[in-house]
Formats: sequence, C-alpha cells, structure tokens
Amino acid sequence: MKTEKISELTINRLSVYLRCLNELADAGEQTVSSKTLAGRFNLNSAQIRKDLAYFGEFGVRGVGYYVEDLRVQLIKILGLVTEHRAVVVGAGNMGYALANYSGFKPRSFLIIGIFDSDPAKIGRVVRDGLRVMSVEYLKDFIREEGIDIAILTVPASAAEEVFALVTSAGVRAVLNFAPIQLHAPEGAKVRTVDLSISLESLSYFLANPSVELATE
Amino acid sequence: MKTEKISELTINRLSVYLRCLNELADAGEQTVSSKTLAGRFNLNSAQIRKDLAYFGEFGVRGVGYYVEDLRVQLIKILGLVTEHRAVVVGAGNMGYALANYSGFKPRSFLIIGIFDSDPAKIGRVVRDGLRVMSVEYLKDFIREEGIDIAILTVPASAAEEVFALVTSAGVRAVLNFAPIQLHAPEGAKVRTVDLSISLESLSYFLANPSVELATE
DNA sequence: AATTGTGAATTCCTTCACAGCC
DNA sequence: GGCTGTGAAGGAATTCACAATT
Repeated sequence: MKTEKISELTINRLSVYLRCLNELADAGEQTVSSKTLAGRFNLNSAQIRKDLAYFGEFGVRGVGYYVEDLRVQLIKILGLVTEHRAVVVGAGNMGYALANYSGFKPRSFLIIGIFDSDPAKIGRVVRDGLRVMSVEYLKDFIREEGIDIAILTVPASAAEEVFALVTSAGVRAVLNFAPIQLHAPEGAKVRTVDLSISLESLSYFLANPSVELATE
Repeated sequence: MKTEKISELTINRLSVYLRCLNELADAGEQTVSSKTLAGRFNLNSAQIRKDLAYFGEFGVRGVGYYVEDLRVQLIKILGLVTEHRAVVVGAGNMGYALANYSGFKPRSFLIIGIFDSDPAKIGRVVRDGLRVMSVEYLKDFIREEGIDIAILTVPASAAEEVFALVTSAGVRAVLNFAPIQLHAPEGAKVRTVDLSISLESLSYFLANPSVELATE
C-alpha cells in the first residue's frame, strides 16, 4: 500500500465497485475483469485498475479479480469492518428520514441517537428504541456512546454552531445536509449533500439543452 | 455567451455564488469583488472570474461585480426564472422529507405530486394539498401537469423502471436517490445523490486518518 | 489468449500573472 | 490603485497502449 495522496473521486468509485462486487458475489460470480466492471458504469477499465492499484495488487493477470477477495479488500480499505456509530442532529423531516434510512449498511453504520433543540420535538419516537433527545445532551452522548459520525440536518443558520459542538466532542466525520460550507478543523472531514445545488444544476440543464454537460 | 462546453463543476459553483449573492443583497452590499467572494469559500478568485466569464462580462474593472446585477444574471443562467414543476416518486421517509423540504427555492421548484406503488400509501396526506397517488397515474400526470423534474426515492430495484417511465413521459431532469447508476437517454440528465457513497467515504477517512483527502 | 499494472499521452481543471480598464 | 478578463502555466484526473504475467 502506497502512501500517495488518494483522490476523493477514487474513494467514491471504490464504494461503487464494492456495491457491484456484492451483487456479483450474490450472483455467484467467481471472478470479474476490470473491463466487465467498467461496462457496468461509464468507466474506463484502466481507471478501475488504477484505482485499485493504489491499495495493492489484487488482480491476477489473464484472469481478472476474484470477486470475494476484492470485496473483502474493499471492505477493509473503506473501513467498513469496524462499526460506525452515528447521530443525526436535527429532527425535521430529513432527520427522520435518515434515521430510518434502510440504505445504510446496518453492519457498518448504526444511527443510535437523534437530537433537536426544539422542545416540542424532544421525546418523540422516531423508531423502535430511538427517540429525539435534547441537543443539551449531545456532547456527553457523543463521548459516552463513542459516536464517530454526525449527520447534520439542521437549518443553515445553526449548522456552524452544531458543527463546532460535534467536532469539539470528538467527531471527525460529518455528513452535512445544511446548505452551507462548513469549515472543517484539521483532522475532521465534512461531506456536504446540497440538494439545492443538485436541483439548480438540473435547472441549468433544462434551460440550456443544447449545451452538453459532462455525464456523471 | 460562448458556446463552449461548460463543466458541471462550474455550474455547481454558480449555485454557490448565487446563494452568497443573495446573502450579500440581503445585507445591503452593492458590489463584491471576486477576491471577497473567493474568501467565503475555499476558492481562488481567478476561478470565480473564469466561471462567470463563460457567460459574459458581468464585472467592472476596478470595482468588482454589482451584487444585484450578478444575482439576476445567475438566476437567468441557472434557469431559475422559469418555474420548475417536480414530482417525487417513492413515498417512503425520504420521499416525504423531500416533498416537504423547505430548502428548495419555492419560486423555482414546486413539488406538485408524490407517487408510490404501494396501495397502503396511496391517499395519504403528505402536506396540505399533496397526497400520495398511484404510479399508475404518473405518466398522465407528468404530461398534463407539465412536470419537468422527477425526484426518485424508490428502491434501487425499481429505479431503472421508474426512470424509464418518467423519461418516456417527457421528463428530462432526474434527481435520483436510489443507489444505482441510471443510464440516461440522449437529452436527459440525471443527478444521483448516493448517501452510502458519502458515508463510506467518511468511513475511509476515519479508517485512514493519516492520508489526506482533498478538501471539498 | 486474456487481463493486469503502469509509464506516457491526453484531457480537463485550476491557478498564475498581467494587460486592459475604471 | 483596484479589479476584471484571459492567455499561459501548472496540476490533476483520465485514457491509451503495452510489457509483464498467468
């Protein structure tokens, strides 16, 4: 494993590969070539080989990659062997939805707390064993429960403050849904999901149909 | 306005600039320089000037950009003058949340229908004037109501089929939350929001703290 | 024969640096 | 003097193309 700087784009693609490998494993496939894999997405096969080569030599020349092998490797690389414990901050519609989102790997990501500052929301049951707590207890909760990921679904106006709170409590990874650029301190990582930007880029596309946007 | 190919990255940044200009306008600022603007994000001022220069010469040398002017220009460029009419397909938690999401510009994006295939969900009131309809009526609804954006919150297994349905009905812009790569036909545009990828990239970061990921 | 791993070439994106203008 | 607009330079990501390997 090289100690090179690895692009976030590469990491995102590893997730995509892993998902695909899971499907291939379910389908009983033993091996897969970078070419076959590339065919599933709009990718060049060299891209896939390069991405994987950052982390080791996982393939076999003339054969391809052993599905199960590579799957296990990617799980390791992405840090999905260890369980991550997450909280949702902001118990609005989006917070509820994420607390109940079934798409997260339950082995890897557990949402074990949801917080809000609105007294009217505190105590509400989001699902079995999960009810809204006051942000007052957020800091202690993070420490006591070993939370390592915070998902922010608070309004933009509150995001910076909540972000400072969770990072000061030791959280180093934040998934931010507030439409604001958070300034991550050294050692912390923010991923922002900005739905307005997504919709507005679609709007641009609709308004400028002649212009070809790069496909994703 | 040049007929050059414009990167999606540029378009995304235009959204960011617009948001910032709205704030500046609210704060009563008359002008802003690319340098000031750049300071708000982690951007180079030349980047901002280049992004804007694709669409015209909006600045004044020695002065900067007139906030209100540029704001209006960006609204035009992003196609936000015309109202977009959207449907949500998939009335799960995420669908509900998006149908009620307050972060979308209400002048530009209207969610006027929500659909599901589950009979148990059909008829449920999502909010005032919006109740879940059967996907059976989706195609007709899109045509009759002039829907131009579809937001998919269906399971991955159903996404391709629903996608084919909405595009065949004339929708050319899709915001996809299903964890699957949709194959967009010529003339249609998909933006996928993949929450698992986001979380897994955070997991990678947590598992490899030494490795520096490019900041976003 | 097939497919990987990887230098070289290419394309795309960002930043520099400065002429031109207010 | 300050700031834009932009050609040129630099850097990053992708793709090509092929030697190495099974």
